[in-house]
Amino acid sequence: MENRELILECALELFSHRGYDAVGVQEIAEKAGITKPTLYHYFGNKRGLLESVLKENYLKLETALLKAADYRRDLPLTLHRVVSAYFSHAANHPVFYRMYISMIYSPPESESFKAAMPVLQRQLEMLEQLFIKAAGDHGNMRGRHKPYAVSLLAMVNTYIQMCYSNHIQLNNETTFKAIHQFMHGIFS
Amino acid sequence: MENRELILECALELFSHRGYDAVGVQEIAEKAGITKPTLYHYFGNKRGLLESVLKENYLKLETALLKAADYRRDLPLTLHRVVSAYFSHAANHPVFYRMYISMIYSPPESESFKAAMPVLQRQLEMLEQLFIKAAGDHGNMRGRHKPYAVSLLAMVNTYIQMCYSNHIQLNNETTFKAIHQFMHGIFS
DNA sequence: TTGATATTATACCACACGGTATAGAAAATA
DNA sequence: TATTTTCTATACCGTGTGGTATAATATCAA
Repeated sequence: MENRELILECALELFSHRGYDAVGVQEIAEKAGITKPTLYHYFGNKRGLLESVLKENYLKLETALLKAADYRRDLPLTLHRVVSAYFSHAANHPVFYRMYISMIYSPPESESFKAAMPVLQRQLEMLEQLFIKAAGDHGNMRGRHKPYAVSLLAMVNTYIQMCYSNHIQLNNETTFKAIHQFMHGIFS
Repeated sequence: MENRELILECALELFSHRGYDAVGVQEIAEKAGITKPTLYHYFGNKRGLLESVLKENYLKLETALLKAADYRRDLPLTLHRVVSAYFSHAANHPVFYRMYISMIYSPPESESFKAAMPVLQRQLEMLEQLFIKAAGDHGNMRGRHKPYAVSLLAMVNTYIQMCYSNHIQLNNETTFKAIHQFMHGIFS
């Protein structure tokens, strides 16, 4: 139980800094202080390790998102909670979120992208559900849930990326600004 | 002269679809119908090949950008030309631009990111120059050239990425909308 | 204690990796 | 024609890759 977590943690760090393809299984094992068979015992193969690293770290974010996306007929409030959930997770788990971002922007045939695809999809579906519910109160949004979900997610990741490049800070003011910008993009 | 271009073209395609680390020199040589020593004769090593692919494809974009960024005291017009230059290049050279995007979002210690960094920097400097000039006519922009350049570029790449995912189209209407959104973000 | 199961290390496999020494052609120069 | 330079192929190198067969050890239930 201890070694498994250790391997996950070391793999995350290495994948995040240098990328999945550039890191060998050997190196992960060495950094974790174990040997390859131990790693293969827990994760089957390298791809399985990547998927476990991604999924088990994403779960924490997803539970926060599900809580935040609870729609109570106040869209700006809900969006604020959702975006805040993203920003605080990105701020508290930068190593993970950097890896995730690099994965979803990877080439379409790469292992990284294929592994990240389902995670991305789950977020989109969740956001779509939110916008479908919101369309009940805002008729002019009806039928647009897909582009809304896509562009909200794109905006969130853009802001996070800019934060990681030290160009902005993910404080409350930024959150409001982002949502304002998003809403303005919708209703125009 | 023929083999060199052929290698560049094949490498671009493979890097764009599967990523730099996942593609071997052997495979590039096979696809180009030549052998490894030929490749190493022209590019020295794998990293040199990547840099050549990136730089020689970027040059076409840069000349278009330099022409577009010529500021004649009409910021909206200049921005429209710049964004249009980006969008049309992304539309006409999707294989290249996909590779470029995946590179700038790669992990910071990866070869891909390190190779893309200078190209990204050149674009930022060019855009900063534009905003510095524009600040002569729009006093309230003064001193903000850096965040403006960063966020314009981020927005452009976000739109391009959404186009590649078939969520939007990069037509004239989208261009105006993007600029409108950017200007609104600035003056608020 | 016994037996089964889960976990770990040693040692190894075939293979692909990036890269090169050597030398043969081809082309240009003298 | 002789010579030099550019370009290309054969064949190879050491190393590291993802992955595994085997067996020892630890854990735990009966």
